[in-house]
Amino acid sequence: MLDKTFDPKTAEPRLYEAWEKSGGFAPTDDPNAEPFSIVIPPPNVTGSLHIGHALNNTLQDVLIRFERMRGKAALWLPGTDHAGIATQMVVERQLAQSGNLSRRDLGRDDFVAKVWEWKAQSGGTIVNQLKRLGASCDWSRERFTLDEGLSAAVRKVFVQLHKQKLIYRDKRLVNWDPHFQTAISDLEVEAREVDGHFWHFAYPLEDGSGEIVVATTRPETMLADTAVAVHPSDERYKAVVGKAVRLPIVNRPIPIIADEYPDPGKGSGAVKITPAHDFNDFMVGKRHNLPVINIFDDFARLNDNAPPEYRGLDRFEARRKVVEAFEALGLLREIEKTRHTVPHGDRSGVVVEPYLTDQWYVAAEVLAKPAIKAVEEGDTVFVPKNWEKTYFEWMRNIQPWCVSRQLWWGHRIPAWYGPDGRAFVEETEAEAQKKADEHYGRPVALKQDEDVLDTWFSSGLWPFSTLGWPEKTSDLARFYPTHTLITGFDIIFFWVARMMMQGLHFTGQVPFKRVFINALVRDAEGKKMSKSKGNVMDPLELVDDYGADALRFTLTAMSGQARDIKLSRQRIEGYRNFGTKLWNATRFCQMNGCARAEGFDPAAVKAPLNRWIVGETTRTAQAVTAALADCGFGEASEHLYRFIWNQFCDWYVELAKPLLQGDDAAARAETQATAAWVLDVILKLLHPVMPFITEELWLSTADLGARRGEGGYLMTARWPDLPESLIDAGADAEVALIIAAITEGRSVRQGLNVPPSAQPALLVVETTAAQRGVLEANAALVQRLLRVSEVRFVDAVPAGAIPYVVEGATLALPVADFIDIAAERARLTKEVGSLTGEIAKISGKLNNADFVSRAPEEVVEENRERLAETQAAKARLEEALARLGAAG
RNA sequence: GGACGUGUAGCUCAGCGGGAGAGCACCUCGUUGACAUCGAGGGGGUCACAGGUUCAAUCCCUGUCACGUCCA
Repeated sequence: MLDKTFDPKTAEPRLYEAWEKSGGFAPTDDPNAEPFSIVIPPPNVTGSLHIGHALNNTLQDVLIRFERMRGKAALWLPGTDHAGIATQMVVERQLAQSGNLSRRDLGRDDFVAKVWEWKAQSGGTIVNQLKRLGASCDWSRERFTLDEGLSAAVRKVFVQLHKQKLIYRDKRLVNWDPHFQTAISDLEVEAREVDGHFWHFAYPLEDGSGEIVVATTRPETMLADTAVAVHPSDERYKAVVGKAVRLPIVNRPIPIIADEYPDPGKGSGAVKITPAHDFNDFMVGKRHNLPVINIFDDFARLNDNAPPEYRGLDRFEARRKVVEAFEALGLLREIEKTRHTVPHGDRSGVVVEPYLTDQWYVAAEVLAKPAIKAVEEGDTVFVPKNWEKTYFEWMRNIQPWCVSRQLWWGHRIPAWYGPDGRAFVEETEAEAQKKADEHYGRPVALKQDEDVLDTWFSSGLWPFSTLGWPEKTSDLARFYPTHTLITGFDIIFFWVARMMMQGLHFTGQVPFKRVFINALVRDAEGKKMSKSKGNVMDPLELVDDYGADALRFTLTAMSGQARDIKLSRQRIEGYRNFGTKLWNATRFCQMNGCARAEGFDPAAVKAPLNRWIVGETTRTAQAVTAALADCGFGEASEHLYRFIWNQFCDWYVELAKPLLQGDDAAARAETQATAAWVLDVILKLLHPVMPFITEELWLSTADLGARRGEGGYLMTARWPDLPESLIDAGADAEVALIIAAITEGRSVRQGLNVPPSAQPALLVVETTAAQRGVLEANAALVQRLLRVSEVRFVDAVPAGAIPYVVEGATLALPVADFIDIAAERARLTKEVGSLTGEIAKISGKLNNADFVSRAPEEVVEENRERLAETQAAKARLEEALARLGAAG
């Protein structure tokens, strides 16, 4: 006998271990099985599971469990990402906290060793957390982006792209993060709106004939100005173009140039030009061959190109000092408050500097072309489809991708430099040495590039590098392209786009056929959850409190397409209760001898109730299957919830009680067998979403009755495939009548405050012959559930009885003795009022000649029927009201 | 400034060209052995606003307002 409730705390670890031991997470060896593969979006190796991971991985697990049960060779390939900047940051912070040497003091090799130590220590955390969620990944295939195999793939890709001239070294302005002292890509820059100022500075003309006023939000950069620009059409400045101003503080003449860039309508119309420290100014400088003066070092402190008294100052100190100097010189014309966007490093949170450096770039604009085409032609589809627009938008405007990072944790760039700085890009140092020696005609010393690659460079290879590429492995042949990628829209650019580009370039095939973009879990204000905002919900705490199944069901149910999820504990609790409900329904069946019958055929059951539930089970199985096949996660859970709770528990179990506890042995046996069969189907259908509780129930009912065709675990049982022919419209109608008679009768009783203990008769007044038969046959049932003394067939509604209509049949409850006549009169009057309104509405339609002539025949007919029914119901209520008047 | 999305019951959301839905919350009643992590019943909404298309609009179109996200 089952306990009263499911205990996730003890059952979940036990079941997970059993699954893992069974080998069921690995794809079947059956060569005829259709492959279905998913690669996990690799979480940061040193990270821990947050609610977004919980959602993303729940959906992947739902899908993989579903397809596994459908008999496919289902592979969910797990792994982790080395997450360069994020991990290096964590370890550096740890070093600082424990009073160790800093990264630089430690040196590269020792520091990297420390990171590996940290990885060994905490790298298993997130994997174990995924297990607690129930994730059925094939752990035997687990990969890490810094694995030897994946690193080899990275080197191969880099070298090949270089040989194809799709990777090149270039000196240009990059986004420089002064906190980490590394370049970052455009995507890693976050524009934040902040309060700032416009400082209006006067630059005196060299010839003493006046001044030009320029405004800037970054006064310190004026030390590196090399021109002042005005628009060529700007009449105010026509005369001074070609002249020079004397740059204050620095005391250097710089030219006044004409360029399209300045907006004459903004401020004075004149703009200071600092090519080394502004992206727009850099372009202007290029057009006019202006000198590029860099005044910062890697930490964004002023270097020796600045006047002596500024050297070594932080950029913000320098800013204050420059403003003070202008004030002292009498050249500060105005300070204007402003709100403007300032680029910040997404990891460091500090203001990013445009900074002139040598970096490696990928010609993304070339790789993007096939990636755009593949989505245009439907080789890869986005679900929901709207996200294609986001993808296209970015891909069509893609910029060269800066892939070098001045970090230590990551894939070191496979480039070696000769004595004259010439780069030899090869997969191994030996190969580079060989090429270098050949080139120089003598043995030379090479020095490897100090930089590592952007983390996304290696994760862009994930769908094929994890399957063994560049080796031609059987996994690669079988599981690539992968089928579905499930991820968040926040990394469409970072990751999805890069996988598309690199996958197509190196394998000639799309990396996945379908991309499902899951919602973002947000807080109440619609903000992303983040640690710094302190608005996170810890999924593991939720698992502790409600069990993994409850959290999974909640996330699945709420994952409507293209939506934000606002998570609440109440909701999770509700789905925990749902699990308990199923648990107890199973317990009830167990207590009532429900057991699988040998050779049970759902098509052969006789009792209408059983035929009905077999049909409903079929409908549900079909709906859930269709939904899951289409990533309709919310829809699938909705069908499951309604069927299990509102049909199976609320009605089937209740209606089956007389059969299960009655004297008709044949009917009892059939009902026991049917219930057992339905439960088995329910467990299967619900398993992908709630794997633990369903598996526990599956195992604990394994010995009830005939053995299941499929032995072992529910996880690897066969998904139900039920034919339409199991649906019996006649049985549906019968059960619908019984349910309606009871529901409406209850409504009448309670609406009139008839005490629960009162047991009037149920009078059946007017029915079809078939309905009469149904009510006769199920009299005992109706007595029990409606709490009436008997079901009696009469010719007319007697005085003092309250009639009600279901499915066109008139029933009545003689409850005058129990009720408040005035309250009943009020109730009936209100009801008549609402019916009158409805009648007016419908007849309005039907009296409209256009409606009758133009609307489809069925719609018109439907309205006619509704009108007739509503009028009949109203007539009956008015009759009852009249009788009430007579009685009162 | 551009793109995308959202405005439906107190809250969270589903629905979608022809009778306004669910869960939670709320109110009333109820422990007949599956379940109080429960059961029964009930109240509650000019489906953001304004136009348009249509026999018919919460649903389609246009505009307005509000909010959100992303990209400049």
